[in-house]
Amino acid sequence: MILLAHRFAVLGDPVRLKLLHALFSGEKSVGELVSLAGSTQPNVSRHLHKLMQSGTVSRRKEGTTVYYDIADPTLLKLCELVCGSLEKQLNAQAGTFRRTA
Amino acid sequence: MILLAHRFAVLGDPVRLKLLHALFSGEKSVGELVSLAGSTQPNVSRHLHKLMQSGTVSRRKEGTTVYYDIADPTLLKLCELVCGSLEKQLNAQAGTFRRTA
DNA sequence: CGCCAATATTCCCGCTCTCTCATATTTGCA
DNA sequence: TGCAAATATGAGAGAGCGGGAATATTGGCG
Repeated sequence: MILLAHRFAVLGDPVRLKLLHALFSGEKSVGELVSLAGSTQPNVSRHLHKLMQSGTVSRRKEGTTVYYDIADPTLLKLCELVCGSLEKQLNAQAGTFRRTA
Repeated sequence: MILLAHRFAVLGDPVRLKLLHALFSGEKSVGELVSLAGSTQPNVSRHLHKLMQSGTVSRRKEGTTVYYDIADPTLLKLCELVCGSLEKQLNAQAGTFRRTA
């Protein structure tokens, strides 16, 4: 249970989700990810480390640059599932507003 | 993106996962959940509140007792997906041990 | 009305997480 | 060998989260 919780917790950070979102279109270097995530380099590096040790992401070194990529094939499905659920929920809320107003 | 992160973060707590796991077998009162989760009543109440305001769980009041139930139909699929991924990962690690040792 | 059971809330403390700044490490190259 | 670029790591401050103890709230019942 703790393992599962940790797994979800890793995904429960906006910066890490931004990084993963960027990686959905293919592997990227740390520098590219820094730009795409709009954060600082040490910060991105730390988050990538967490994603690594949770097995979410893979690491490939080429010269001085390091490339990260999605390692967990279920990640995309996972995010889509939650996003779909979120949409339904927001639509339902909108409907409530319409009914109430 | 922040919404999605919050969604995952809510699932990133062992006590909340225990509560949700207990609810997978049907709606339960707070008292039952306190026993099943092995936590204190205020603590369970707090976590249930968080699950409520994230739309994960629904609330039904009957007299003085309150019954909670799963509200998000994708939750079970979600957990199964992550658990499956976890299993694969653990098996891969076991394989590594065998190879290394 | 007063009491009791079930649930929710408040206050407070300790811990963990995140971020920033500075610095270390690694690698390629002149 | 020495420098520069890319990435990783360490230390410290600040915020947020989870938990325990006490208390408030709600609803049923005599």
